[in-house]
Amino acid sequence: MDGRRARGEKKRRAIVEATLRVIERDGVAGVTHRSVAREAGVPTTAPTYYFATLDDLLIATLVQAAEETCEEMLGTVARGGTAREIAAMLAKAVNENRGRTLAEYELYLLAGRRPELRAAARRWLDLAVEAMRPADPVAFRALLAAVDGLLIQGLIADVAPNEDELEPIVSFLICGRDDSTAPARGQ
Amino acid sequence: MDGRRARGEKKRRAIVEATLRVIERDGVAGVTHRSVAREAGVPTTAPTYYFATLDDLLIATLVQAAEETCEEMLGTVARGGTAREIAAMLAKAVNENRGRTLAEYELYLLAGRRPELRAAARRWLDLAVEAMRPADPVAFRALLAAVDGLLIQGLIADVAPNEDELEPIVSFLICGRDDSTAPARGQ
DNA sequence: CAACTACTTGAACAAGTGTTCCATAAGTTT
DNA sequence: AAACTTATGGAACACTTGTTCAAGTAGTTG
Repeated sequence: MDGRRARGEKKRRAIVEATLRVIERDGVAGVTHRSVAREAGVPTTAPTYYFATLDDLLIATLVQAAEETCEEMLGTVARGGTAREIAAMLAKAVNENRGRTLAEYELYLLAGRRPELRAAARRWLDLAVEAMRPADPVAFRALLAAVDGLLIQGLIADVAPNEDELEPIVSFLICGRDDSTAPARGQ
Repeated sequence: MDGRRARGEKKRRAIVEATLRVIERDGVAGVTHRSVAREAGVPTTAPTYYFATLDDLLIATLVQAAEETCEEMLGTVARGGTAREIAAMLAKAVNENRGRTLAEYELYLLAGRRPELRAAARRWLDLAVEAMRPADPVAFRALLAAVDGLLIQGLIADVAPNEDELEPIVSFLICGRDDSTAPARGQ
C-alpha cells in the first residue's frame, strides 16, 4: 500500500468534515477555501489539491452529509417506526442536530437550482418509498411531506418544538382515516 | 409634496424588485450591489444610497416577497379552500412561480440562522392559524407542514408535480380520519 | 435668485476571493 | 542510492466584493 495515498485520503476526509462544520456554523455562504482550510488546520491550498474546484468540495460535503442522515431517517421513518420514535427523531433534528438539519436544507435549495444535485437531495425520499412499499401511497407521501415541513418549520420557530409537541401531529399522519391502509401504526 | 422624494421612493422600489429578480434567478448568493444595480439599470452606488447595507436590501426584499405571497396563500389555504384549490395553488408555486418559491425558501433558510427574520418567515403560518381557528389544531398543523413539504419536495423533483398529482395528497390531509374535526372539506 | 435639500454617480480603496505555480519534502519502487 | 510519484505549502495573480467619498445635478423653499 501507498502510505502517502492513505494519509491523503485521511486529509481529504478531514477537509470534508471541516467543510461540514463550516456549513453548519455559517451556511454555504461561509464556505471558502480559506475558511475551510482554517477550520481543518491545513494550508490554504490543501482543499484545491483534493478538489478541483470549490463547488466540488461543497457538493461532495453536502451529498455526504445527506447520505449520513439518510440511514438515520430510514431507520425510523421507513421501517414502520412508531409515532413517538419518529417524533423523537424530528425533535433531535431541530435541536441537538440543528446545524446539520440546516445544512440538509441548504442542499435542498442548491438542488432546486442544480439538477445534478437532485438525486442526492431526494435520496431519502426515494429510499423510504422503496423500503416501505406502503399500502396507501397517498398517506405515505403526505407523511413524508409533513416530515420535511415539520423540520423546516421547526428550524424557524422561536423555540424549536420538542418530542411531545411533535408526537400528536406525527400520530395523526400515521393513523390515517382508515387504519388498515396506513403505512404504519402509531403507539 | 417633494417630487424628488417621490421619484426616490420609486427608484427604491425598483431596486427591491430587481433584487427579487436576481434572487429568483441566481439565489441569495447572486445578490451583490453590482448585480442588483445592473439588473435595475442604475449605477453601482444606487443601492447603497437607499439601503445602509447589502444585508438590509436582501432582508427588505425577502420580507416583501414573503408578504406578497402571504395573501395568496391565505386566500386559498386558510379560508377553507377545497383540496383542488389548494393543490392548484401548490402546483402553480412549483411550476410558474418556481423562482419565487425558491426565493421563499431562501428566506426560510436565512431565518434559520437569523432570529430577526423568523417572524417574517413564519408570518403565513401564524396568519393561517389565526384566520382559521381550526377545530382540530393537530390536523391543521399537519396540513401546514405538508404544504411546506410538498412545495420543497416539488422544487427538487426531476419534473415538478402538477395539480392532479398533488390533489389526492391534499385531499387526504384535509379529510382526516374524522371529518367533523377536519379543518376544511375537500372537493 | 439664493439657500437648501435630496438625489446621482464615477472613482477609488482595502479586503477577500478562487485558483495557479513552483520549489520542496516525503514516501515508494527499482 | 537513484528515479519516481505523491503530497505539501508559501507566494502571487487577477478579479470581485462592500463601502466610502466627494463632486455634481436637479428639484424645493424662502
